[in-house]
Amino acid sequence: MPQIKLPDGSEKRFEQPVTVHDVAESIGAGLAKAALAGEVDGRIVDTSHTIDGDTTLRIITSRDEEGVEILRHSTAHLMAQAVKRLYPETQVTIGPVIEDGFYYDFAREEPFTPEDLQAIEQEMNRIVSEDIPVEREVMSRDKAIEFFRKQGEEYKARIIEDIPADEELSLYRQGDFIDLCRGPHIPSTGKSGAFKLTKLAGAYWRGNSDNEMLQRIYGTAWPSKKELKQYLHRLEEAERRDHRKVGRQLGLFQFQEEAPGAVFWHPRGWTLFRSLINFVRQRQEQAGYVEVNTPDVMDRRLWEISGHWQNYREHMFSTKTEDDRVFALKPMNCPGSVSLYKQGLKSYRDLPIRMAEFGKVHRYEPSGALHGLMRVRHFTQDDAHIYCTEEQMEEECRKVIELNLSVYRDFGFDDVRLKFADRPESRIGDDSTWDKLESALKGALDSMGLEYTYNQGEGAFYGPKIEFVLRDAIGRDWQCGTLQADLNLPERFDATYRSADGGEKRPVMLHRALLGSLERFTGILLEHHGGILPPWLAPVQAVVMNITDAQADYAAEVVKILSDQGFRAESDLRNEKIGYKIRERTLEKIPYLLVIGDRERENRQVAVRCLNGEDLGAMDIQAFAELLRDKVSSRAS
RNA sequence: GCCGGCUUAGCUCAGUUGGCAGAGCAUCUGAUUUGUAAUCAGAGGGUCGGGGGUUCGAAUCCCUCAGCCGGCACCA
Repeated sequence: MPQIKLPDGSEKRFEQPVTVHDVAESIGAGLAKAALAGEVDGRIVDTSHTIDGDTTLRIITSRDEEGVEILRHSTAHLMAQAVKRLYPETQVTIGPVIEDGFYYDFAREEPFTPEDLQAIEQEMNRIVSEDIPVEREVMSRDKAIEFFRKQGEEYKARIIEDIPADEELSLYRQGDFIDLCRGPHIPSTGKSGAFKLTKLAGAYWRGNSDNEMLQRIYGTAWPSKKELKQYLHRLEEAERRDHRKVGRQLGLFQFQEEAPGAVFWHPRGWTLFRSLINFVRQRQEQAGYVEVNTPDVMDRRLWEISGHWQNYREHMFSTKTEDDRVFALKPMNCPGSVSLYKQGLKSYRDLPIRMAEFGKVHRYEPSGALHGLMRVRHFTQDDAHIYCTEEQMEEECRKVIELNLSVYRDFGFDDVRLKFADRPESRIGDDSTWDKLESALKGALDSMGLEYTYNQGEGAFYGPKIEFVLRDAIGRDWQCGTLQADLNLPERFDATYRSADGGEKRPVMLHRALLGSLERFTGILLEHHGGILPPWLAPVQAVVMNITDAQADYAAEVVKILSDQGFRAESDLRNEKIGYKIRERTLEKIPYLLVIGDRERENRQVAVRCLNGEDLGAMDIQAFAELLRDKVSSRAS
């Protein structure tokens, strides 16, 4: 006789085996209606699951995280059923839950159209109103393969063939539709929440670009209409922040057909870009780096030594000159850096050498990968290579991590996650070398008490790496910095140093990037701030605007005074009403608007209006300069 | 690179079954000299992404190339 313990500590005893649904009903009709699944002894099961022994049970509803997942998974099935009803020749494949929703991949000759999506959504609603029960069945593997083959579901059969032969499979049936699935699922289609099909895309069968392409339909699903609406609102918010849109509104940069994946920087955008470089440069100098610069175009020979020619030939821009030499635009800065290191003999006394370079690299990225500033073919890395002894390696790693984290904080990214990527399957170098490199990176992290997650097998082919992932204001993650330990390139380029005993030794090479691609980081900053850059980064910090022509000379003088103190100020002397100027400059996200009328001119003051509309009133020019200086030096928003 | 969609004035976008290319903002000219998110009036502005085809006639239908957008794959 089952004795069932509930989360609140109470226990219920039943005279015969009961289902999760029965237990929920015994607690209350409302709960029974809301129940989507149950957790029995830590395992999530359907509400139809029968309990015949003593257990603990938690009823899962859409208010539980697991409940929402089940809802989304069941919505994927709902969609597949609708698709099969409308387009019976379609084959189903897989339909997993993803963040905020789900997708389902279909195989079908004819492409789905956006109009089809509407029809599918309608059919889904119809199935919901039919309130079809969702039933679980168990089948042997071989029987299941036969079952799906007979239905013409070749893909499903192939998926099942990969499952061990002795395993029993669960199938879920809802009316005319049946799908292989681990489950659990909602008890009936009527219990679906609010959903919407969002986009149509191609996706390779089994995620491999050698395979045929399937059609993927994405959707989102939520317990209530209200939550669905909130989600759609969140998408709109992200769209508002889109750096491509913001960049156009603020006049920062442009793209052009003739140079796909290349940025045309406008004066204001380039000012921002320079601010980033200058800030990183200053912080690096303080941290003991030297800065260098190496050629953009170098002979193919150098890329053969580094191994890039063999590995990335088709992603490199190259050119043949009149005299039949083949040159390549640099896709990486390291070969140039090692070349500098190799100039002259190095002693152990010279190490560590921290060599930074704001190098512009060129990579022929696949056309489909290009995306605004986030993925371009020509970008500037705030790159550095640190040459040190094996003994110095761990300490140098610590210093890099410290510098990176502190710079991220200065840019307003306090939530930084670290990932440790260890040796990949295909790699060069022996295991003892990898042991050394991995333990140095890990040792640095551990000794600093930092938490990190593992990215197993995701290291570069020549060495393990630490990745710095920044979380932005609306919760998205961006991988920016990296730190890689490398003994391969020094070997390939035969870089050496004289050790204390006079012998010749191999230096360790640490590759590190701080913000990564400065183009991309500009995009991230714009989206993080929604275009409202803090005064220290704003390309124009203040615009001085006159009420009438009578104050034009004074306005120009104010701009001069501020510029002389290193501020980025402009004037707006157009013959327009003050409200019009304020509106325009506000849309350009200028942090401070300085309004000048006769009163201000006579008192040698400025009337200060903040971007958020706050009026700070009239103040002396110097008082405003101090205010702005404080904001800039504290990097306040 | 692959799948799907899109490309009309500087920007945002209308444009019916194939039948004279439009609006708002911006620009220019004039008036207005204005106090915290759009002053008024007038004018100019287009190879409808490029090329090819169907048709009496193409922004509209077909083919092709490019770019962009959403995914997939890729990201040293």
